[in-house]
Amino acid sequence: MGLAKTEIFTDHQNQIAIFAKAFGHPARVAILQQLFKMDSCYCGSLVDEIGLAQPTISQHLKELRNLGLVKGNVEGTSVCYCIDKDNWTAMKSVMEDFLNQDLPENEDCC
Amino acid sequence: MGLAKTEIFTDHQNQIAIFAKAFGHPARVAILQQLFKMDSCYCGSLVDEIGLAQPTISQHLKELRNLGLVKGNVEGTSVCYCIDKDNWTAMKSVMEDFLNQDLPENEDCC
DNA sequence: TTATTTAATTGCAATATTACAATTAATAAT
DNA sequence: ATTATTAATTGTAATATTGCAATTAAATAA
Repeated sequence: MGLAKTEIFTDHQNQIAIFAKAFGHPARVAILQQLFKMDSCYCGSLVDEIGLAQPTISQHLKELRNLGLVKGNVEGTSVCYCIDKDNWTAMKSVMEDFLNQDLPENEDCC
Repeated sequence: MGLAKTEIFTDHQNQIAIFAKAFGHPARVAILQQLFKMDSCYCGSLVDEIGLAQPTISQHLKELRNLGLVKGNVEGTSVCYCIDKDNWTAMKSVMEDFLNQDLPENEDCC
């Protein structure tokens, strides 16, 4: 049905899925990488850098903003975007705990 | 269009997005968590543990198998699933590099 | 052989996501 | 006030994802 049954999962499981989904599109990966390495983080330069139309970039930025991973500051007619460091660090901790689960010691069934 | 323009991104960016998408649904998160903590990793117990229909679990398992994160071993009429440790470790390295990008030192624009 | 058990596959309906043209909003410049 | 610039929003088309009933496949048990 295209509709995830989130109610049968724990908040923690849903949390991981929501963050992961943010990275589940290469445009958002590219936006974040650009923000990480950048001094100029204007929305317009992201549009130039990545080859997608302005409304598309704007839409991806909105998702990242809604998650709190990115924040934007209006400067005249431009908007300067950057990583929200505190929220990024918090998200990273959740994701790394998931990635770093201990691999079972016992014999594989496979 | 529902169609990601993967061709305009680097292989690395697409790689991150593909892995992240695997974790972008709570059912797959739950499956993986279960496999991590488990001794019995039969498909049927995943169906019991998680409250989704058998074909739905089977479909999620297929995606994880296609990515190489999980492998299954036929044992009679059952199939025993487990984490593919080598591939998990490789994936983890890619994802952690992404998560651990250095936060810019310079002033935020925000 | 004929059940029985377990899991994969098929087919389909419903919802979500992606992308962009067109438009709007908001500020700055003339 | 008019124009230019930049980015958000709206509307829409196309594709993807999710979920499950029904079926099929494959192995075992009787």
